[in-house]
Amino acid sequence: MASKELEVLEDYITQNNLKITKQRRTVLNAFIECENHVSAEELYNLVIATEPKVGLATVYRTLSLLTQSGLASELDFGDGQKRYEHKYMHSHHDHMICTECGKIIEFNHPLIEKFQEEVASRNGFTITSHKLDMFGLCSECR
Amino acid sequence: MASKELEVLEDYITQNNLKITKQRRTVLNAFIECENHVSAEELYNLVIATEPKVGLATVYRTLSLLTQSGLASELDFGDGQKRYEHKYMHSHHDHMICTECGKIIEFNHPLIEKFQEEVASRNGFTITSHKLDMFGLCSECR
DNA sequence: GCTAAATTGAACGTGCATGTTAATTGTAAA
DNA sequence: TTTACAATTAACATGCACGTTCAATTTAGC
Repeated sequence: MASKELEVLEDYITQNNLKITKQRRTVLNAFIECENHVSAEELYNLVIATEPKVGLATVYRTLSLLTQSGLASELDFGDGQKRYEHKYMHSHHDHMICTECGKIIEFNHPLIEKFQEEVASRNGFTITSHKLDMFGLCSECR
Repeated sequence: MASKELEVLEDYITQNNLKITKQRRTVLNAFIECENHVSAEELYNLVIATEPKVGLATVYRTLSLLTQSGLASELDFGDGQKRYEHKYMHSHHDHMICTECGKIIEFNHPLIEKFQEEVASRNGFTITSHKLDMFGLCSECR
């Protein structure tokens, strides 16, 4: 249930100074929900089923974003249209960001994840993604 | 009602050779009265309900002032607009954001904080601040 | 009250994303 | 090779959140 894909997309987006928008989220969700080997046309039809005002070009642009961020890979079966499939799920990680030198350390702590789930369920909340950033000084800048 | 926040603001203002104005007071009051995570646009609507002639730019400017003086902190949940929450006399907490209705639940889990420190020190990292946002569905939107 | 300096609202500017439309590409049929 | 047509992308104008500019107004300190 936990879609780590959103985290990966947001990581890529923020890392490139882009913006997270409703449309991009919608396209991502549609992409996640449908099985592999989707064409842009098909994905577009799925998207406008829930968000009728999304343009076809935006679907193409977002698919390109997904490919760049490593979430999707382009396939060409030679039938005249590109198809897209899910890439193997990225392992989730959080960040330590050194405010002095900008160094980023990735980490993952199972217990932190576990207690996140705990506090969420205690509030009747279902987590689909999360983001944990810690700011401070790395060993070299201390 | 002389709130402590007003004192803090006026302290900051006089200390920086700025000036106390009716608009700034109005924005501050509107901010104090709404106890949730408010966007500039929302705050603007609250302000013009009592003072119709206040401009949107002034709200932006005052929000920036509030942030600098330590009364508010900026939040970015990646939905394309900044949000602001009270900081003065409020202890640290993290957020659960419902991606469906926008509801925000604040929480704090001591063990999560503890394990953050643990993983940091294991990497020779000194934490000065951190941010944990969990996205998903609240109990009503599930 | 007077004056210098800060602040204001309105208009405009910025930077990015978007939807529409038109142009370009690729490919299969003629 | 040319034609026809669908898939893809480029071009453009617009939308949006946020910030800046500037003449006019308001403030603090004398």
